[in-house]
Amino acid sequence: MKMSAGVEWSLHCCVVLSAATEPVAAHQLATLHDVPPAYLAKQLQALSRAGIVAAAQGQAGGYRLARAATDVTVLDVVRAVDGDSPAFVCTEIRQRGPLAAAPRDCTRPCAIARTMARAEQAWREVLGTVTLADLAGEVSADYQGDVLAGIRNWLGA
Amino acid sequence: MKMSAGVEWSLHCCVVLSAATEPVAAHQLATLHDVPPAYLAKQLQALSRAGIVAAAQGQAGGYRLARAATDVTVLDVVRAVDGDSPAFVCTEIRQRGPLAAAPRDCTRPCAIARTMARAEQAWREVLGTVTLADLAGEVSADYQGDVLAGIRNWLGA
DNA sequence: GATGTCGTACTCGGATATAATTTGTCCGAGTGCTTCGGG
DNA sequence: CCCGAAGCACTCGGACAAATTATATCCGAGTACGACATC
Repeated sequence: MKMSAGVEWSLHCCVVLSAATEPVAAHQLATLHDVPPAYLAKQLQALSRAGIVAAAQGQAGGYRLARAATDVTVLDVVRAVDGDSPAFVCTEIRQRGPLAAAPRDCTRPCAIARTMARAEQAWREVLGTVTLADLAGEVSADYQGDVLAGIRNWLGA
Repeated sequence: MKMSAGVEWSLHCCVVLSAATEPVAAHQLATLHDVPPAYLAKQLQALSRAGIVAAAQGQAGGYRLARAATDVTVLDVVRAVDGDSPAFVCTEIRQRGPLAAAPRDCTRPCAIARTMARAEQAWREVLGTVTLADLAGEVSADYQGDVLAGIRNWLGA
């Protein structure tokens, strides 16, 4: 039950991209966050495939948000990077062993799977209500100076 | 973001134990569920360490619930088997790189970590409100015959 | 016949290999800017 | 001076290793029951 570390990196990158005005190259994001450039590139590719960020090639290319920061939720990023398969996978134990239940009696998921699904649903609902814009707003409120302006300035240099 | 398969086995075993009247040996639980006996033993040991089940050695020994089925939540079992460390671990990226935040400005978790913590809290609250007794009740309601009685009968034989 | 003792078979517990997933890295394909030559 | 094309440097994208974690297994320590010899 461990989430990929790339999720954290991706979310930070998305916040940075929401503040940027021009495309940002992957190696810039890696330097800014002090993480392995090649591995971060892998995560960004996943974000690109999911349609969260758009990639521009060539000189002065890089990544930018494909949608408005208010239209991308944290859940979108998590699913893109970490995969959208549920954490708990029911292997239908009830249909195995000497007291196996008949398949026709198993139209609904078992009680355990239902409980897990409810829990994951609650988890997703929280993440689905937080957008990148919300995160950026919280980051701005957390510190004294204008952090986002500082990032924009650093990206330009 | 994948939960250990042992969690599912452990929960099924706990439901069985809540229906049993005498200690149940690990190999019986493994046979009943058709899972590798040695690996299931590992999970049961974790449950024992967590104080969820009590082990009795010697002939006619085995495992039984250490507490009442109404006093053990699904969250307890998940934490015992899968570990109680949170899925998302903040590596404090904000304190790294050229624009690192000063440690004295980082008294609170960052916005991303806060969001993830809220989501995991919601997840835990759902699992914390479901007890083994609730699961057993749902299982009984799901099927026609008295499944728990059938399990008791099979365990006795 | 009652009782103490020994043996045995069964139990759990932790230390130990194997497989899968995550993490980390590299090089090739593609594209836009720059520069150089010609008109 | 303006225009065109070629070169080039920079970008992303997918294919390829290493480390960590989950999975699976084995054997040893401990205990309750049962049998047996003795009193």
